[in-house]
Amino acid sequence: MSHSLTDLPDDPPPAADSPTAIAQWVADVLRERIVKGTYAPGSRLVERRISAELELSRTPVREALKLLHQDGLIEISRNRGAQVLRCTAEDALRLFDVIAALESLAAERLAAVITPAQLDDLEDMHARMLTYHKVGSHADYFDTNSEIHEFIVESCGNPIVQDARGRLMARARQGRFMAIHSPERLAQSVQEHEALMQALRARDAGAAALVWRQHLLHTGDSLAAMLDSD
Amino acid sequence: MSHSLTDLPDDPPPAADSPTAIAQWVADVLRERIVKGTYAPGSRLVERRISAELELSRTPVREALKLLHQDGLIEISRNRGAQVLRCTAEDALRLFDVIAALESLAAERLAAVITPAQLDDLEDMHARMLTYHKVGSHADYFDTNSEIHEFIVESCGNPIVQDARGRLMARARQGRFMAIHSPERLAQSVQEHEALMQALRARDAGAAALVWRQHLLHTGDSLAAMLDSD
DNA sequence: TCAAGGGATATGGCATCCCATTTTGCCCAG
DNA sequence: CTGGGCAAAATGGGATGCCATATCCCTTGA
Repeated sequence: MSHSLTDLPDDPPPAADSPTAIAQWVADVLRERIVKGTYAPGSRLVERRISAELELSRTPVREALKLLHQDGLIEISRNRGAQVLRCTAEDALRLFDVIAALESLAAERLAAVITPAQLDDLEDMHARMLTYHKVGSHADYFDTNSEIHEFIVESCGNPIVQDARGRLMARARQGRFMAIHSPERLAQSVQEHEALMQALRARDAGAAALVWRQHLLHTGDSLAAMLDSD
Repeated sequence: MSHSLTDLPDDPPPAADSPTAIAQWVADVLRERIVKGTYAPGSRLVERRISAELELSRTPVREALKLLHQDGLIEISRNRGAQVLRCTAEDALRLFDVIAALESLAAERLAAVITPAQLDDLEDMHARMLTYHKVGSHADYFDTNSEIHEFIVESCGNPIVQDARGRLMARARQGRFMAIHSPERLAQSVQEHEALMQALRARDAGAAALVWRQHLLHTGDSLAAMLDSD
């Protein structure tokens, strides 16, 4: 087992102030561990073991596992426990084919309704991202990058897009942090972000949709290539 | 209460041959009732009541309610039970904005890889649909229509599209069967189906994507108008 | 008559027990 | 040494009990 009882829940048990909060919290803990690789793909998540470690009963753990299953992160088989699914290169391509469609829709809709304030926020994030890129501060670059993507999906006016995209991204994040691409891909990515900003400034919904879809398809290709090279 | 113990589960309890089958079955029963309107929007689904009626314990019912919640069909609040959410016109627009993006993607991908056999299947369904339309057999028309949409999403080569689309459609179906549109809309819809067939015959992915997206956006508009007129 | 307070009831969340099935490991026969 | 079979342990699923809290109704006082 890869973690002792000492690195326990990090957070204290989150006092059940809201309904189903415990199961949600358990799901978050497990999701984090899956994403960070603490639970390797293929490893088995046993209800009784987790409930003992987190010092609660099996019921919320069961619910959490069900949640993770619906998110596509694990497979649950009877008497064999939950197993972390591996995200293959092919999975990444399929995932980003859909994510591209969703985020493209978000960009398209946002371009049509974007407010000056929202544009300012985006300009700010965009500028920060460019700086981090120049400086070579990868972690900050990726954070800001994610921030921009999240912002677009949040601001597009359709929460359903955000919800669907969130679930898909959880699966994609599994394993690597979608980190470090090649310098060329990085440069291309920055360029695509710049193109989106131009489309948004011009309120050109069609262009925004096109640019952003290509950006995400490229991201998918890049991630798939990375997963393949393992 | 709108149903007695005599119109029980319709199906016999589904023998737990596969794992989690019971919860899944309960979810199916409840979903059907929500879609058919047996449970009106706003009505409360009480764990204990349902478990008593279906003659099983609260556990699978509870899981089923969680599933329905993740599908966006119900809201669960502590001590207030699960309540069926109402699908408003605005919801329909948002839903179909996303569904349009997904099915458009499916059509685009399918056009690129469609086999002669698949095209034959589609031609067959399409012809049947046209016949039903001419004859005015609405139920058959809608069935075949759904069949075509399902087929496209299934055959596009990306199961993630199918999954995401399925969840969204469950919410859209809530209430009316998405039934009866105006004659003009019906004619337009048929025309759009015909346009898709042409694009698929030509293996023109771009045209297929465009046509199909418009078709679904129109469907969303139509449904929203219907919901609004209530 | 109406409003406010209190208690009974309803309800979902968590813990725990039991069961069916699968997995695992061991022992013995060949 | 190997393979098969059997028993014990492991494991998830379902059932049930208890608890905290929200809801609802009835009572009571102004």
